Amino acid sequence: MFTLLSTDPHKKPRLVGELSGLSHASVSSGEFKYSKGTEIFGEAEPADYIYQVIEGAVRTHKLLSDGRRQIGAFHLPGDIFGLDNGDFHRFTAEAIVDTALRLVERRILERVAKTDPTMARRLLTMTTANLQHVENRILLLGRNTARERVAAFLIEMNGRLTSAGVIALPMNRRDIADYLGLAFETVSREFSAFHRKGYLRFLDPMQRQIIVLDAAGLTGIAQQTSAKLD
Amino acid sequence: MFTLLSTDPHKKPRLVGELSGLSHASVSSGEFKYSKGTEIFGEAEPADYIYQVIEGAVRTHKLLSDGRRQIGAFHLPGDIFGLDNGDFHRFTAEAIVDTALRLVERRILERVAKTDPTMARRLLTMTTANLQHVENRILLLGRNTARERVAAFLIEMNGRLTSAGVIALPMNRRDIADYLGLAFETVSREFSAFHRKGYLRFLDPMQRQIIVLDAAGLTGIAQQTSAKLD
DNA sequence: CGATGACTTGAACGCCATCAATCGCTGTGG
DNA sequence: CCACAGCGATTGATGGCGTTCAAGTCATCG
Repeated sequence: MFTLLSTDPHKKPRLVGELSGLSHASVSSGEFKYSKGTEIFGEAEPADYIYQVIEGAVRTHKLLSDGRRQIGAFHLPGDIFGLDNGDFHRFTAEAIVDTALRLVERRILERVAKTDPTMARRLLTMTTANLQHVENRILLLGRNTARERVAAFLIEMNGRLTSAGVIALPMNRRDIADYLGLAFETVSREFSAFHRKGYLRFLDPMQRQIIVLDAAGLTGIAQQTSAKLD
Repeated sequence: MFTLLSTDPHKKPRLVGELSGLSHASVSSGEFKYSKGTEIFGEAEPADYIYQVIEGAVRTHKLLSDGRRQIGAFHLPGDIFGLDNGDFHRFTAEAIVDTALRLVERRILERVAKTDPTMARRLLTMTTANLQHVENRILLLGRNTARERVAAFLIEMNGRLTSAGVIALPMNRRDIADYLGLAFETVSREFSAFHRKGYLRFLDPMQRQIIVLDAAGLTGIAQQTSAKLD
């Protein structure tokens, strides 16, 4: 559902170190903390590092000149991002909450990949997984209704960040809206509608802790293509 | 703007053969013709070949169960597609007009890439170029108005298939609409509006031969991110 | 405890989709 | 050769989905 390693499709890599697991070279890496709201890198900045989320959550986005924002992806613990290949980032990345990241120098990966086909294949696999996710979002943004988008979002998050059956959303309604191409009020209304229908239960007053009571119901609403979602 | 080789960023590869240009293995390939409207491959079918357009035009799409369609890309002479990596295609591909394609077996490319880092890098570069294009479309589909989308489409096509200053669109209004996430009537209305404003001239009654009279005007409308379009 | 931010809910507007009619071109068969 | 069917495109009329504007609640924090 957005797992970035597909040599091992059911498990996220636990460490960037696994990236180079099969190579002989060791890949230097360091861990850094970013507090809530801080920028990790900006659009069009040189892409010197790639990142893995240790703890917390990251959003990437593009802006239009008048302030309209499109969020490209949410990155959760285990996810690798910033592999924008090409020498410049194509999104701005920010910490949604206090976040710990592991950084790896990109030029080192590239140097390894230059001689090690296995590493090269891993980079390709990760890029391909990204591409696949983004292609599905094209269909979502181009052709799905607001209700379908929100249902798809809940299903995605149910698969990605559930623990003990509870989705604990790190992002606010505006982030979700900008991810789905909607107004935040619309996201709120659809959440309420799903709640009224009995598909969801909210655990906290701010309604970010969510239990999906009827995943099948949501899946039915989130019209999808014949091919599988991930 | 969607050129698939970026070791040589300003030129499309003229032949798939160039794909293996730096490898020692020769890559077998064959040329095939597809008449207007025929399917080249279907979504979720095994991806046994990759393709290069010799002549004509190809569209790829996904469908929702109720018939809503999203076109993923248009492929024009020189473009390589079907590099869906992953063993199955994620879109259906069809010939828009009578089309000639060159085919290359994917497993051969993969075998070469397994030992040849240069080939591996080329595959990665092509995939990355795809990713970049798709990421820009996410912003377009998520946050741009109908007018902005149509302007962006015209600019894209002006860059990709102009000859002698004339855009000769191979696709109909419905294809354009399904590419931009709009109704075809909306596309038609925006074309008319740009014509009325003096941005466009139409050369034929079906209005598929178009001259862009004011590219700057269109660019101004097609709100874009701070980073460059391609 | 007042201020700020996140979220929900209501009301009204507007962009774009939908429905519908018309026109011109293309191709086919009598 | 022409009539006619069918497709592609434009244009008009209408309506609806989602945005925008606005108010109000609740939680958090200085």
